[in-house]
Amino acid sequence: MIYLEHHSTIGPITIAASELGICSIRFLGHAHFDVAHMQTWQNQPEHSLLQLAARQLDEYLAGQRQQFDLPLDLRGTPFQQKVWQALQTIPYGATSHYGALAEQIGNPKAARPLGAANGRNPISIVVPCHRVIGANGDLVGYAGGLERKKTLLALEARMLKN
Amino acid sequence: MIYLEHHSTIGPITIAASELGICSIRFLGHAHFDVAHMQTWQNQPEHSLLQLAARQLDEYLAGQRQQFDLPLDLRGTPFQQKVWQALQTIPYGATSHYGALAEQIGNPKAARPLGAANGRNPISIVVPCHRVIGANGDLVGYAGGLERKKTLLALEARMLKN
DNA sequence: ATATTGATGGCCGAAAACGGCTAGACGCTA
DNA sequence: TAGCGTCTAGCCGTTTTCGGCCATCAATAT
Repeated sequence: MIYLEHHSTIGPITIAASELGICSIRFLGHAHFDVAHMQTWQNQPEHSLLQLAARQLDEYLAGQRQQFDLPLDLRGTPFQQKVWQALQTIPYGATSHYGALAEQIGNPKAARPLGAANGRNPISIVVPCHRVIGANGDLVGYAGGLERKKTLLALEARMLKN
Repeated sequence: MIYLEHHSTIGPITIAASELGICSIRFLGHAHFDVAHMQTWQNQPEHSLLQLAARQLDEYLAGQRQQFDLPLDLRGTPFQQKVWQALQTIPYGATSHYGALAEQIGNPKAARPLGAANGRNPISIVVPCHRVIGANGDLVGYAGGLERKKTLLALEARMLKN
């Protein structure tokens, strides 16, 4: 596992990858992430895939990119896999809510577990867990901090309008 | 679910059954058994199967019976089912230990979970969980109280000797 | 040397606890 | 009435906790 630290406009981001693709994109102080795990990782700021990811993130944050083109290596339980797949079907600038997604993946009553899986999404932004909000419109939660969730949604809304 | 209270030589015993067979044989104050569950049961002291079970228990306690002939309705997880089946292969007067049984059912490293399943055995005496002791010879535990476990093992040993 | 004790770490099913939820019921305000 | 908080009760994957264990090692006691 290799990684790099990237200083973005919304703060430091750690990007990590395996041979198969990007495994992790997380903010500083990201919830559910134990920094100790990084002990075994290797810092490779020159690695091309990592740099590519960083570049695409910058473009996204600048409003100049609406979808990503990166190999992903998503690791999780079968349920989590389903959830993360479903997340990737929400279009740029759109939102969905927990119950709706739960229904979409065939577990209509699992809105709450889905929230949990959402929180464990290892690849922020690229897998757009920020596009899921409460049934009543509340932002509810974000592993990278609600403030960032709000920022991302505002960015996408603003870009769509133009 | 029907039941009866039986006063045996080793204290009060509750015997319960479904249409399929005996479901439960437990002592007073039996561990892992919430008396509240009995609220929905019906007391039928005249029921023939329950009386038959009580009679066989008395014979066993008098040293005049070495195996039981009763329909059983064992309810539990797949793992527990396996364990309870295995218990019934331990002969009268013999003992085994947790690790050995675990190996016997194909989960060699599950000695501890097996102990737990053992403790949840719903049909005391008939399903002879009392014949399982620690690898070092300690009695370790018994949902009906260690004292009774000792009594039962002593009884069986005594009868075998004659 | 040979038994006992006690502490330790690893084992793995079951049961309990924990949420990035939600619909419904209620009381409240404008 | 519509709208907006609060509260409640269900929901169900995941995570955590918990043992009726056991082999090992070290420290004592025969």
